[in-house]
Amino acid sequence: MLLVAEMPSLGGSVLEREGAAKILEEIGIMLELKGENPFKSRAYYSAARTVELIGEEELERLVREDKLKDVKGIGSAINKKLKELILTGRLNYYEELKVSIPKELFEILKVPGLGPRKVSALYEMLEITSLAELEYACRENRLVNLKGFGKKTQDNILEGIEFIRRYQGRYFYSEARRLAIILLHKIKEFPALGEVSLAGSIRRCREIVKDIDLVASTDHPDRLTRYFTELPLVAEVIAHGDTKASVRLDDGINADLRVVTKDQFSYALHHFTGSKEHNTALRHRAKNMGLKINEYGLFRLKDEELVACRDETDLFNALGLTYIPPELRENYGEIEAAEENALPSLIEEDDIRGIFHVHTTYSDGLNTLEEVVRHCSVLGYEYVGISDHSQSAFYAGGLKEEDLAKQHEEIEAMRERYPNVAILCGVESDIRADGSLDYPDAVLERLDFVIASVHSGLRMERVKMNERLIHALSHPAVTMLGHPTNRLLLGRDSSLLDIEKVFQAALDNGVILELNASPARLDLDWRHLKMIREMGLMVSINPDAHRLESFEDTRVGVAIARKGWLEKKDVFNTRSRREVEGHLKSRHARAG
DNA sequence: GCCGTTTTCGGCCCGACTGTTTTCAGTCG
Repeated sequence: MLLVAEMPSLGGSVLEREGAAKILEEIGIMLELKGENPFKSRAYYSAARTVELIGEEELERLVREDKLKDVKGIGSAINKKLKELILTGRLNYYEELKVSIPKELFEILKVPGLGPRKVSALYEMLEITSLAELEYACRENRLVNLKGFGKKTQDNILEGIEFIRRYQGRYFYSEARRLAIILLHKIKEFPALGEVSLAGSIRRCREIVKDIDLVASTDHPDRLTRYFTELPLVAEVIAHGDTKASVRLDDGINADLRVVTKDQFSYALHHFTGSKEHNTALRHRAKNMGLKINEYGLFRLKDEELVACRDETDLFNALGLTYIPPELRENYGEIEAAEENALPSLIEEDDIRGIFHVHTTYSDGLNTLEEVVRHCSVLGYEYVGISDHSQSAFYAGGLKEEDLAKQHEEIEAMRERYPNVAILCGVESDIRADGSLDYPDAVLERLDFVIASVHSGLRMERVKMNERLIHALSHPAVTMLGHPTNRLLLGRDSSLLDIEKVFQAALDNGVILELNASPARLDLDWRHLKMIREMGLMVSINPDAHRLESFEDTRVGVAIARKGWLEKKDVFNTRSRREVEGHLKSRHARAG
């Protein structure tokens, strides 16, 4: 059970910070979450309203004169608690309740349609304690078969979470990019437009972004900024000048448009793509070369003469560099590499030839095996690796041995009907707390591949987690390590582990590392990919798809792979069907 | 936990609505 840590002291008593009414209200909520007698929590709500009505000053007076107990709605118990609160500034009962309930549950209560009973049920049955965990559970269809829940509730919760996120100010890359592209297309409809491009963190494929940056060129900047601020999807204009406008979109995200002249475009695009660290390093370099760079151009220091650049390639070349793709512009060594013409030749979306890590209705996927296979066939994939959950993932309808056997049979039959797609029979096996896998060896060895993943006991201490993962990686049947750190973006930190040791164990055992492309995971982190590449490890970009639409997430995975300097050769599922089948067979020979 | 007595414990506001369930539970206002 999760316990909330001691609240950090913000100075002053809990009373000064929150007010008596707020505290009573919170007690009411916590009692409901704990499943107490509903009339008891109602008594606290009612007392909270009463206290709100009489006001803090009057409340203090009544307490000092011991007349509070005469107020209707305040009986002996609440009277006693308010006395303690007013006279000492704190309330033991409240502090104790708070410690027994994860504070994130209050966040979940903000989801429209979720009250204390349902939140409590989610906590009891699925151990959900945060919005991010709730969202993930919905995406994996965990709520569909939960008593009192269903598909519709799950969809509504997802909508509700999105609603809350809108106002939190940080967005998943995939969602922000989707909105940015809509905006981009709208701007392209401006009649006197020169050029326009995404810029900023979205262009750099950061996994989390705060806003949308766009750069455009035109001879009529004032008209373009006005056009931009008057677009129908703009909810609010934050700033509006002749060359720059900031707006908030209906979806809550902010968007900045910077407008320059046509001959300034390439410089501005580079400048507003960033990162700040990349730009700083580049300005430094320019200065050493007797040049100056800013959003308006590249100039010779001695006479302020412009160095003409038609595009970003010209700009980099003028600085003695090869073109640096936007994803790499983080001052992570890209400038040094570009100087030596040693930048990687980054993987492209079209390099992906097949997909691993797909769930079906056998466990918690939304689509049947046949729907998945047909979809892959339509997409032109050469192979698809089916991997439903294993038996101890009971929350996800994990497969018992006999279910696995049945699925194997169905796959055999389907292979005849879909000869153009290699249907690989696998499983996503839970890594148990001791590092063992979830089926007997004989069962695992019959499969074409095994993804080993941690799904529970995420907060294990570091040394144990290292041992757990390293032990799992040493199992000869393991083909891939699924979502290696278990982080959820905007919601859950990585498990504690020594990532280099885990990578080394994967290398020693010939295990492929998954780059889980689910937008909330993007696990592995791009910051680790460079190390992985240098170690000579192989990565597989897996959508972890629970529905057909999620196959699209593979693109996000490719974006992150690019950001992590990966080339086609570093990624397992860029290989042909024959190569992949060959690899899996050779693993098999080793296992058997 | 409060109230109001039937002075010691039983009742506590409720209707619309949704979604799940098939007669009801939970949320919202």
